Amino acid sequence: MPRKKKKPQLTRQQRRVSATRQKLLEAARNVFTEKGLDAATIADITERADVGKGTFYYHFQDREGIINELMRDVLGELVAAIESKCEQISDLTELLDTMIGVHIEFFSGRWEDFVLYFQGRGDLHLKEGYAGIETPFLQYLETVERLLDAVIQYRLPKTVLRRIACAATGFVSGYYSFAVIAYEDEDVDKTLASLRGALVAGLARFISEALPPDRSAAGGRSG
Amino acid sequence: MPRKKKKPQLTRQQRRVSATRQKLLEAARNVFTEKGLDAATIADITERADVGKGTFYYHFQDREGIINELMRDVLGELVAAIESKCEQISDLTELLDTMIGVHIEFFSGRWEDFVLYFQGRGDLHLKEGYAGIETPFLQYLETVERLLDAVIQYRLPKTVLRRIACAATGFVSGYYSFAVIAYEDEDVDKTLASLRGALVAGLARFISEALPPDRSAAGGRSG
DNA sequence: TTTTTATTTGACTATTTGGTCAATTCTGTC
DNA sequence: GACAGAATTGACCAAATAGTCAAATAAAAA
Repeated sequence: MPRKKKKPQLTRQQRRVSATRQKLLEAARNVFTEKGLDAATIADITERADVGKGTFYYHFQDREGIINELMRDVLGELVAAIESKCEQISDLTELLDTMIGVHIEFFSGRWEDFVLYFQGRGDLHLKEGYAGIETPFLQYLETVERLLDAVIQYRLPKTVLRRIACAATGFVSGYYSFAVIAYEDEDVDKTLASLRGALVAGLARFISEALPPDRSAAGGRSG
Repeated sequence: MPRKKKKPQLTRQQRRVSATRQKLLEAARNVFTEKGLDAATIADITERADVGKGTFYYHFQDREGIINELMRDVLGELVAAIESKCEQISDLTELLDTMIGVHIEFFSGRWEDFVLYFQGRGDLHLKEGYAGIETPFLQYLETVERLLDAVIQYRLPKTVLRRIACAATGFVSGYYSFAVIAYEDEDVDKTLASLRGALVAGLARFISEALPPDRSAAGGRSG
């Protein structure tokens, strides 16, 4: 059995640094989820992490620094999850369905990450928001677009692909964000999953109509 | 011709107070849109409104007070717009389509209100967010549910209605919020409108499948 | 006009916060 | 063990902020 890649090479000090850093990131994740990106203070984070205040500034430039890192982490994981589950799929409907499913699974047991993701999206609207958040979000969109493009035989215009990516990802986060306050304790994931088909069917139809009509394989069932 | 209801009865002082209040609300709307609900300071608001700082506290309890009022205003207007356009509709598909259309029209020329709406939704997730925001959002959802319920002949369970309300409203805000950063200058409204049909078709199918199968008019086509 | 009441003001206070840094502790090396 | 460098600490400072209030101003009433 092969050993884990780098653990043995790390010195104790490196492990300690890494642990401190993780404690800070985890604490920040909690605090940001409770109070919001802006309202949470650095002291909140260091207290939650049980480290001195100066330690924060040893590891991160400032609040923006840790926010950017958290966003990159979450979106990076999400992108990886999407890729790993969708890379093999060749059917459009299945791909759309799986993409939405990945989102549901991903955020299912990770409420904090969803709040982070949602706050990040909200921050993108602000004139004076946090810089450095935009890039990972665009990469995330582009991943979705790339996978869609690979499955659709005829090259759709970039703008159409982006529409579909926005629709699919926006649907999940928009629905999720509302459902969570609207359903008290009920299992939101199952509820969302049952609606998944509605959007997938609609999107698949939309896409097939966007294809050149003479070659469209499935879909158009009007009149 | 009947006179306007209350204008003539207002004293000059009342008008002045009202004007100051409006200046503050409008300034707050701008500042919140630029910096976010938390990052904006009271001084930002009073300076933008060009009034003394104390004036703010004469009119509002604190930041939460003005935020609650802004949210109530925006959502109240949105609910009114939905009701006025949808009250007469008796066809499900048309109702769904119109509801989404109302959202698009409503937020079309009102970027600030959309950001407010989106931030409000985000704040609902926080443990230590602003109290008093939840109520208007739930009323908004209930309006959508009531209209849906009136159009569907068979009484759907409350939870199903809520799912559909979450899906429709979540779709719009989720899509909008992403599209706006993803498309540079392009007309997002038209783009969203073109996708409207996809969700409407999907939702209509979803609903018809949720109906008792023996009476369902359209939809069920599984083997 | 004079008096009374409502509204506005911005200087002021008390608190909070981001950020710094000299001192301290911990690690690895010689 | 002794030394050097890395990591940690929390007291400390300067800036920013929420919220107050006595005084000023405007409006209504007498």
